[in-house]
Amino acid sequence: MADLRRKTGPSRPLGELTEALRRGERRVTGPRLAILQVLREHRRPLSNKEVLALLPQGYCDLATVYRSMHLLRRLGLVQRFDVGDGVARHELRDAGHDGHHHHLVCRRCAQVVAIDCCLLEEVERELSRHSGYQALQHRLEFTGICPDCQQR
Amino acid sequence: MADLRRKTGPSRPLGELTEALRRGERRVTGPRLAILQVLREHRRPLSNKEVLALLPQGYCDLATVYRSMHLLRRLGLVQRFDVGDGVARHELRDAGHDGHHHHLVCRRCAQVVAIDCCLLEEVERELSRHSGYQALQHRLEFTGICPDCQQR
DNA sequence: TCGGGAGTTGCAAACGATTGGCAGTAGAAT
DNA sequence: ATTCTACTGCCAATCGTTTGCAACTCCCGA
Repeated sequence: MADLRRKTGPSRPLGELTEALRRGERRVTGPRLAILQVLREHRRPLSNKEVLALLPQGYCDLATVYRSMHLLRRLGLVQRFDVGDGVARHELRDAGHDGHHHHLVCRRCAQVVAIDCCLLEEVERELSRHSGYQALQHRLEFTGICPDCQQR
Repeated sequence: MADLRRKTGPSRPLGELTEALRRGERRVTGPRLAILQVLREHRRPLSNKEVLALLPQGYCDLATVYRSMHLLRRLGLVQRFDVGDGVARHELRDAGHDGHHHHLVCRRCAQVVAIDCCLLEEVERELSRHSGYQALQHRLEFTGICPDCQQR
């Protein structure tokens, strides 16, 4: 099996991100740029509250973070993840990569390891053939106890 | 690849379920029995609201369904599923089977197909070796458009 | 069969994440 | 600079889920 750990690719330049906004007939605003900047600096799944906390003090409203994240997802700039705790998280997609990947999350400290390769494309094809379902997608997240936490 | 579709196994007899309750030093009450009965009759992931609606009119409180479902999960009688819409669903586990399986859900009508075999045990072993994480678990759900919905 | 105490329940209020309304603000095209 | 809208802040509403508390009931022992 290939190495499962993921080498994080280059972050898209901000210009390319704002370009995507314009293409979608959306405006490039202060809050959106700031949120993109936070996502560029922290390449791991962030909740909207975390994003807000990482922005300059009182910079924008939580509702704006939610709305921006919806937009960024529609434009394909971020990917959403659910770990099952009822909180949605988002991560910036890599340039030149469809961004699809999975995570291994520590159940104690929430440390995250990204998993590069997706092993389920073949499975999806088979599943589609057997079930008749089309346009298959999947969500897959692993949890475990990370090395640090094992020693406590 | 083996047939991915799942042949639903025999449902545990109610007696075995109440036995599990007693073993856990928990009481066999009316609401709990009724909830188990609903889960036995509908072998697919049900939200707590759906369970409540399937109970006799005004039979018990939604809070009781939530509390019972927590208990049943702790006792290992039900498995929890997340499709990503922010609503937890539960399904009764089969007898003599650890109950671990996945689903293929239609994004339009929410029809569910259960997938019997789990293909990720080998992946988990490799992942554990590479990452150092232990006690790995995973959550995996597929979505797609079911044959009926494709024709509309 | 009859208490009695611990586990359960119903009800309502509390909670946390997310969404919606609305009036004021600010991109960006002209 | 003007103007048209998209966007934002503020706040209330919504939704799934949890919790506090008093009343209730299951179940064991007498």
